[in-house]
Amino acid sequence: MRHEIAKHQPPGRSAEQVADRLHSAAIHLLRRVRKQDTAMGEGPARLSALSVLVFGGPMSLGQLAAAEQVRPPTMTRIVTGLERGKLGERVPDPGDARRVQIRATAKGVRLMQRGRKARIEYLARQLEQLTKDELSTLGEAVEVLQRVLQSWT
Amino acid sequence: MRHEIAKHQPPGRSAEQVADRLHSAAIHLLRRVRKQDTAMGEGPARLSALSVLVFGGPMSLGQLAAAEQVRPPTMTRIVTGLERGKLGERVPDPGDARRVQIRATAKGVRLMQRGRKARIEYLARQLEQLTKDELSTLGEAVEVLQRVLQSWT
DNA sequence: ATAATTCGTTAGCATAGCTAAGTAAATACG
DNA sequence: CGTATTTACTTAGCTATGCTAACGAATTAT
Repeated sequence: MRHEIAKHQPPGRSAEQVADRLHSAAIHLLRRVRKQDTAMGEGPARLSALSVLVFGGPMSLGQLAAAEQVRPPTMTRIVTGLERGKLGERVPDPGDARRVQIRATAKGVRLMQRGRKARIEYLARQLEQLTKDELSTLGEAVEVLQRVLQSWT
Repeated sequence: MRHEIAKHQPPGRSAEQVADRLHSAAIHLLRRVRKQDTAMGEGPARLSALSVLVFGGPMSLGQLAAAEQVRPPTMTRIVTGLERGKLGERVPDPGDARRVQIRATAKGVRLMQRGRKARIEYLARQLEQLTKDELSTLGEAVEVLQRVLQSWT
């Protein structure tokens, strides 16, 4: 990760500097949060997919892959893992026999909520060190980020 | 990742909401940036470690593992990968034969800079869609994040 | 009816994370 | 001084995630 590079300029506000630091911060943030994830017995990819299913409702494997920005074979394995843990299940699509609908089981919903709770609380505990203003800044920034991620190609 | 949950409340500014969205955004951000990484023939773990070496100077394998928040066996393999690609090298520690100093090669430095450039420019290109204010918000937020990550346990 | 496309899976590869167990060197202690 | 402990890294082996290529089955288009 690291940074440096340009100590000239006031703070670092060019798109490149922000990009660099954002990248670094994202990697380190996730490395830490991942420990919470794996402490629950499921990896981040499964929890993320499960989360999509729980909040977005059942969908085809392909849609889920697209939502998670991974290739279909990768999602096939993630779903297989979810099934093995009884967290999700494949159900045949009535209208199109090529498709497979994926949905979260009740157990999956519970685990996701618990996992989310652990993960989020862990992160939130760290964020509570911040002042109201800092948190507010972070909140706005995340919204900005979400928009960028949505419009992304 | 998803969100929802609390549509009550103004935007989402509680520590928990920010934490949740931040987590989601970080995952999706990195999934995209990773494509740039792998387009260079090296995975993100190697590039990240290489970056630490380039900007932080040579250090022992253990220190590198600590800096990257991974276990020593994991770092052993990352370093082995770097050596295979002639991007880094192990040199014996003069004072303590148990230790191994790791350093970036000239090729490693060049690749890291090029990779960083690609990665950052890719991200920066997306951020350039933003208004000056939004970018500024993001910049401040990243600084806040960096502080949180530093003081993290 | 046949051809082309779409959807998911299988097979096979690479990266990256972990724990447990082993080796070698340095340090502590009696 | 010699043994015992601790420290640093490696090896072995497992799991999880990512990919592309190639395939089978179902749907859609010609």
